[in-house]
Amino acid sequence: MPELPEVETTRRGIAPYLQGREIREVIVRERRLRTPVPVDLEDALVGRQIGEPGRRAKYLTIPVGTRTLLWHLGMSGSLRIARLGELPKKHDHVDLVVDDGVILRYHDPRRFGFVDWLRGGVSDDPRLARLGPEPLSPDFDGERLYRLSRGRRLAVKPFLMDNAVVVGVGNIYAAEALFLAGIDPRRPAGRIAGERYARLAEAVREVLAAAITQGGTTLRDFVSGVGEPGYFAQRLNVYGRAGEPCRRCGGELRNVTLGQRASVFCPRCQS
DNA sequence: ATTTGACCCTGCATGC
DNA sequence: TGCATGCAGGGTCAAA
Repeated sequence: MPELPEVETTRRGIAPYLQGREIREVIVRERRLRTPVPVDLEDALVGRQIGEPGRRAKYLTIPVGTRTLLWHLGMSGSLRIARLGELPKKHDHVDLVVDDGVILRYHDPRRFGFVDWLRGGVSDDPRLARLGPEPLSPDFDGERLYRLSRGRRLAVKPFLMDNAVVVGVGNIYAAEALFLAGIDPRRPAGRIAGERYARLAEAVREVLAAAITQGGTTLRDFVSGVGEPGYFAQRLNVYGRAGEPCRRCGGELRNVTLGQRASVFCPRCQS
């Protein structure tokens, strides 16, 4: 379940092996991803040069020739660097073979991810056009959360996970940020004070930045193929810990469903 | 307009 | 041991 830190770590891990390289071959073993792999993918990529891989929200953007690949890892997708001759495993759906025996290999058991072309620029493509700011950019702050939440009755956790508000805050990090900020995930977004939103925005930045930093230490995984980038060994306070004791107060963590997502929190530390 | 819910898919944990 | 069931999750779209 790649969240933003995993996607960013993937970008950093694969970029040195791709940038400036020419694509020699494209192998698609399974076209039925979330959206079908474009029929012209192979023809359009072969012989073209790869530019600098970028990221917007959880989307990877990889310039190739005059076009740009838009790659989303969905829930179970991963990209890694394989070597020529390494046999594909089950669910290895797409290979981009570049010079010097390097293969960018896409693995995705649930096929919620996709690879497609960017239509227009990064800000024009319909999938990216309405996205909110990056959580680690200056455009994201407590003031924005406060302003956009006025009058909304939606619970703060799904509000925080709304990509029009801020991108890249998935279920894990939303739960962790709300714990750090001491805010009950069920609280209506419109009934939270500006001060508390300032704290929440800071908590979002903290958990994401820490995860990206930790991801940097596992970059070797993209080369050796040992293990897949999943969650980082980040110490989670609440996610996945329902029924266990709160690390801060010792009370029992509770689970509620918000927006059809499991939401674990500490009733004593979060109000 | 805002909010809710179904859907896509497979692996894994659980219970019988 | 095998089987059925439920859950997990991001993004998209339809419905309330």
